[in-house]
This record gives sequence, C-alpha cells and structure tokens, in this order.
Amino acid sequence: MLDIKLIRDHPDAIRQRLALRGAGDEKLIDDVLAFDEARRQALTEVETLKATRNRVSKEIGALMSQKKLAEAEAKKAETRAIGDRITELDKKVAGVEEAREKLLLRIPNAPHASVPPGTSSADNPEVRCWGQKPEFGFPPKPHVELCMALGLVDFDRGAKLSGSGFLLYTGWGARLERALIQFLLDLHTTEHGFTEVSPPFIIGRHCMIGVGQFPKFEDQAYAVQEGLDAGTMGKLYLLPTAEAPVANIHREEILKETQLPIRYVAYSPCFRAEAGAAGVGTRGMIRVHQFDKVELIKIVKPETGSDELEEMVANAEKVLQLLGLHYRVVLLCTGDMGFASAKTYDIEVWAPGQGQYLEVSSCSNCEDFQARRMNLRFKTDTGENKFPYILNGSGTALARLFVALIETHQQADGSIAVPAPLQPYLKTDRIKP
RNA sequence: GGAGAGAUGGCAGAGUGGUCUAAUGCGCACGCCUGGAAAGCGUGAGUACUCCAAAAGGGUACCGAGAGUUCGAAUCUCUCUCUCUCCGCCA
Repeated sequence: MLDIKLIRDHPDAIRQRLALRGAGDEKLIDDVLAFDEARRQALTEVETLKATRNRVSKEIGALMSQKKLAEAEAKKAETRAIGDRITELDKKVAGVEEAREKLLLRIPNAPHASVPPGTSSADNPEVRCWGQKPEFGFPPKPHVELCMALGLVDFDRGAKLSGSGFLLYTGWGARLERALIQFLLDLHTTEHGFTEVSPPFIIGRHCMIGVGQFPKFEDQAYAVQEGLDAGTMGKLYLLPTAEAPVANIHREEILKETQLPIRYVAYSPCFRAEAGAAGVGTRGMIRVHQFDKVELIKIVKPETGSDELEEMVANAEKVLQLLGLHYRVVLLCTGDMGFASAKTYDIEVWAPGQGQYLEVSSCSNCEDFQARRMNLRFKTDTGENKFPYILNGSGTALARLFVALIETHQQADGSIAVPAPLQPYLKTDRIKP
C-alpha cells in the first residue's frame, strides 16, 4: 500500500506514476484524499473532547475521595453529553478510516522511475539473452508427446482425479520433478546464500492481503472450507505462490537493522484457479491449476533494493544456465507489471517443441508496498522505524521448466539427455521409455 | 472434541473501578565514579495517529483482538484469537 503521507504531500506525482500503468488507478487518489481529510477533521474534534473528558473524570475522582458527592454528580451529568458526542465522532472516524484503507488496499504500487512506459508485454524491452535456440537434426517434439511416449505425465488420469489442469506425474516424470525441486533448493541454499524454509501450504486471508494478492485477485484463489462449516469460508486459501506465507513470516515485527538482509528460499506447490483463462493454452503443462515452484524472498534495507533485485535475477538465471537452457530476460513495462511490484524482470526460457519462450521466473522489487500492508518494520541504528523493501522471485517455476528441459534435451531416438548437474539427483544420464 | 489455566513494556512480574503518567526486579543506553573495569549512584528509554508553517511543545489511543457497562476500565460483562496442562481421537 502506498504511504498516505506521500499521497497527501505529493498527490500529483503519485497520480502521474499510477497513470503509467494505464489502469485508471490514479482516479482513486481524489477519494482517498477526501476520506483522509474527513478523518483528520473528525479526529481533531474527538480528541479534544476526549482530553476534556479525561480531565473532568479526574476531577470527579478527586471530589469523590473528598466526599463532595453532590459536586461530583453535577460534573457527571455535564460529562455525559460529551460522552455521547464522542461515541458519535468515534464512529465517524472509524467509518471514513475504513473507507480510506479499503481504497488504499486497492491501489497498486507506483512503478519505479527506471521502468519503461508501456501498455502490454509487447512493450517489454529484452535486457539480455543467454545461449541460443538449439538445432535438431529432426523435428523437435512438443512436451505432451514426449511425456506420453516416455510415460512422464498421465494427463488423462490427472484430469480424471481432479479435472483438467491437474497433472499426474508418473515414473521418471515424478522423479524428474522431485529431482528438479531438490536441485533448485540445494543451488540457492549452498551457492546463493538463501535460508530454506518450508511454509504451510494453506494461508490466512490477512497474509494474502499482506502481499497484495487480495483484495483485488480474490477470484483467482482456491478458498478452503473446514469440513461442513460454511462459516470458515474466507479465512484460509491454498497458496497461489510461496511468496504469500514466506514474505509474511516477519509480519508485524520490528526487525533489528543487523538482521537484514533476510533471504529465504522455499519450495511449495502453487494453486491457481485461473478463472477466465479456460481454453487459453490449456493443453499440456504450460498453464495448470497446480504446479511446483521454488520461490526466493528477500527482506532488505531500502538502499540495497536495486542491487538485491539484480542479484536475484542472476540467481534465477543460474538455474537455466546450469541446465543448459536458452533464455532471455525482459524488463516489464509499466502496463505489464503485477499489482504489488515497483519493478519486475521476467525470465523466459525457450521451449523448442512449442517454438516459443515460456515465463519461468518473475523477479520483483515491491519496495515497501508489502511491508506497509503487513506492518513489517526495522529499526535503524539511529532508532528510527522504517519499512524494509521486500523482493520476490521464482527460482524457478516448475512444470514450464520441466517442459523446456525435456523439449531442449530430447534426442533423435526419443530419449531425454539429463544435464550433468541433475544426474546426481536422478541417478541416470538418460531418460528412456 | 472434552476439562482446566493463562495472555501486562526487551524479559520476568505486581496491579480487581479514580495521582496507572503501569510498581518492582533483570536486561539495555548514556553519564558520574575508576588507571581500566565491576559494583554503586544518577538519567533515559515503547508504538501509532494527530495538532502546530517548522522546530519546540501539545493531544489521543494502545495492558492478546473486538464490542459493552461507566463521568472514568489493565481492572467489571460478552464474543473471538492464540498459548499451556490433562483427557480422548489420530498420521
């Protein structure tokens, strides 16, 4: 959430930056300011009344202890009316405050100055490219074909169990998925300095609000109900990403400056309803309702945010380099960024069987937008409480990584060559039927 | 699921309607003392919102969360959340 004081002091600058997203969010600023003004006005009035009440109440106490009961009763009667007015104003304050907060929670983060303006993914500049599209002496097969031929994924039975968009990994497919997860976790913990955590896979609503998933994207989540108790709906949700629990680990805390930076890596399955996306690229493993992901989260001092973002992208790129996969890194333009992000890089891996790049990582600097929502702060050397910057990045998303891997390393005989770094995990150098 | 106990500042812990502006202890920071330290002594120390052009300085709220009673609530009432102990069930 944006800083209300910043909005109050520099409304035009904020409006301008929000307008770059092209979603019309800047129009909400006037309402925010109106609610804010109403709140402060009522607050000033009610606090003056409370000060009076506190003073008179003390006087009553003193009179009572001096047995001057008649005088005390007179003052009580006088104060009763103040009490009613206070109740009334308290309600007003709470009302406009809630309205203001509700709006603030719906306003996206302001894009960083280094983010290029644009309206869609077509405007995202490519920052760099690694490797090249592999050449095959035969027409490369798409992953669905490879999976079926090699028995890696049973699409039909996956759908039979849970509906379309759910995968049943089988045999080498299941082992490859598990090997990739462990490979990624080991890489980030031993080479990149991340601490591994394993969070709950069901997460509270307040945490979804904390990272900015809610209230705007509530329709995209799977909500959980406890047994037959319909009253429990809306409290817990299946994770859309490990970012939701992990970024919230320190919510409502005041960290010591020396604790920063904090770097966490977590594996989790990710559940996405993908409402409204039915029929769009649903074949195969590219858009599914459940996939595995290894997520990177950083909590850092504001001044190191930019460097930490670059490093995080490099950490995610390392995965693809080690697996010998061609990829490109793009910088998302203002119109293509996620709700909570101030700056985002996407990493897209080449999938020869698809003839297209697939997004396998999205690394974002959310600055203090999320920390504000979850009231996470740190105390500086000078004793000042500040909001840290929170960054998140996929390191990386599976399913699509799986796709790129088997499509890239497929051989003429229909087998898959296992890249060297993965061989110790899979205990083979070749996946054959 | 059943029964019971509990939640107070960095920590421990007192406080059952009116100088609570939350005792006391430990820890912490600074100062005095000292050759230096310890001890001792002294001082200070939370969070948020808000008023003021700003600074200085005020005000309000916060004793797990929310609602209520009252002129006045850490204290009384109700609801909720979490923690602990025992029992049951269970991977």
